Amino acid sequence: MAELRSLEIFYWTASLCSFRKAAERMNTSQPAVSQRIAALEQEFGVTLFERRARSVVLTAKGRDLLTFAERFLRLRTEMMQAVAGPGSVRGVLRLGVSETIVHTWLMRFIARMNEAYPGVAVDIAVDISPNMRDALLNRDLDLAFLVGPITMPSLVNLPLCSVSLAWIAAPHLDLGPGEVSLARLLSHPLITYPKNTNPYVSLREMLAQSNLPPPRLHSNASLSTIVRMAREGIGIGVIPPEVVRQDLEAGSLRIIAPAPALPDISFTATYASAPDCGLAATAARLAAEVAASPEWRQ
Amino acid sequence: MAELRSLEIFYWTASLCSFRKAAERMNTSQPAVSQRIAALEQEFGVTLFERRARSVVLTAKGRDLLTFAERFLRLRTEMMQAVAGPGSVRGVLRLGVSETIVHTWLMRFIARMNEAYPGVAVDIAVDISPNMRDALLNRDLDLAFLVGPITMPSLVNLPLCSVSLAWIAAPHLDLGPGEVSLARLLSHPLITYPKNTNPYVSLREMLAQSNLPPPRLHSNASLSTIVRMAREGIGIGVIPPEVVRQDLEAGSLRIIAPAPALPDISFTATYASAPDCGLAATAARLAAEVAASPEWRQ
DNA sequence: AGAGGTTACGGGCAGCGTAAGGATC
DNA sequence: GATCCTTACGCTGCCCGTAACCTCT
Repeated sequence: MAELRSLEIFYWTASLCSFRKAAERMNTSQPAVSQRIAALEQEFGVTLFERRARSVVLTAKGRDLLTFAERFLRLRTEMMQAVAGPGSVRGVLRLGVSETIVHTWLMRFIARMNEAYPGVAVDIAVDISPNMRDALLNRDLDLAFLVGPITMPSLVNLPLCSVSLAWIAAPHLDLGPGEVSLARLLSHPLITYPKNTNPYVSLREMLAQSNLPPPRLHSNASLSTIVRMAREGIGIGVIPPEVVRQDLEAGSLRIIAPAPALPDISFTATYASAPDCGLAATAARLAAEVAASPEWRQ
Repeated sequence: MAELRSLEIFYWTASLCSFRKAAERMNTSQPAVSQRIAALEQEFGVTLFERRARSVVLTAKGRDLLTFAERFLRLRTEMMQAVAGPGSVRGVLRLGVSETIVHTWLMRFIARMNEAYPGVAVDIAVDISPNMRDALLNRDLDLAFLVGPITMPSLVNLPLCSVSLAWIAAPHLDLGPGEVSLARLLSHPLITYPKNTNPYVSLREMLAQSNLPPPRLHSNASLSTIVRMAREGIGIGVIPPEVVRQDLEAGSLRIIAPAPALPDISFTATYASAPDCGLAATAARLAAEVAASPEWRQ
């Protein structure tokens, strides 16, 4: 009588306004969703959805039930966190990560996650923050480590860490003596994050305000490639020094300083405040802990 | 993952401290209970019960889960009342009833119940109030209409109705002219409710205070029999006139008045405030409505 | 020996997936 | 015709009940 799984399927059907999408989300077939919704409707003796041509919409009774379904799912999440041992948490966490995080403390996070929650599989998708924002809203991601916060009522943001941007170049790159002016930096190509990203826009604005001739500005979706290009002297990388810590130590890259300052970039762990966000919230707290630890900065 | 039925079985197992009793309560076999508890323990990765020789007791984690199980069941109850149409409410209501109620408005209540909740079967047990109090506490009854209220934290009382007690006799019974004194009443046997009941005790006290010789006091568990005995002139019934309304109208019985006053008896609908008390609460409200209607008093 | 919980085993049925059907744009 | 939900159908697997077993008093 009113199984929890039926309510969960109902919740996703109502949220996505589609039996098909709910089926995908729940990893089942669309007729199975039809059947469970029909069973709920029969059990309560009410119609939950108006079946319209291109989508389904909740009836009044359906909206009533939705609030209860959400309460049930939240209660289940709370129960799991309260009584289940961490080892018995199972599931998949679809995690979106900024590449900057990949190159700093992601591995530490994954290691901590694996030891604390061995039953959880983490699906990692590396992307730029704006795409991940959309993916979070579409529920294609459970959690993202991105440039934030994203101020929206449906999203929860936990501060993670802040990194600086610096001008990074190969040791042999010729920049002349003394303080390095912006004009002199621009004698080399600049290499940074893709368009639409926070660092790219920051850099672009700084350059625009300088009234200097348009620079050669390469954007690259692969941070590794940016690093490699800088190492080979193709240009100056505009990236956080934290991601090239080893290169700096080994002397294969150097920070150009003193030089014009660039703004910091702050990261957040961001997830949808959905009724089933238990794993995401837990992982976000763990990430905040890892990111706050100074170890990964050396 | 954490089915509602499992939580319900867990709830009863914890409440009754016994797998066996929980199985009886849930209308299933004892191994089925074992299996579901074992499944819960495996799912959460914790031990819920300490299996002791003669009974089982909750562990700390088990107590944690119990609060969640109760919240789940209450939420389900609330959901059913909010979204389910009355016609789709199914189940059995184990109802205990004072015989006085049987002879006044119980039939109206049953009729209203059947039309409002055709899917509900009502199991009626007629008994005296003290027994029903115990049955409520043992969870052998879901709801009782009894002489109340019973002030206990685990019980909910709704006021139903109040009836008077009167001296009822056959028309031809000789009591002499004018006002009827207690002494003259006692020239006949008195017939009333069984020992341990409120009317019996009230009557006994009144007689004790009068310093009159001990009366012939017949107690009878069957109100119908009391009525019949009064009608046949065997004695004077000390019962509410409401239960013999038709006899009074037909003239086959009469109220002896003026005569010493007896205290009123008030009834309540009483049920355990358990997580699954939805049907009991609903029925109690319906009963209060029926009892408040003046129709059954004529 | 008896009460109460666990383990073993066989059968029934709920629920799933595949596939075909129907409605609406 | 494309999309989306419904219906039909065969199958798997869960869950239940019976029965035998174990343990503690």
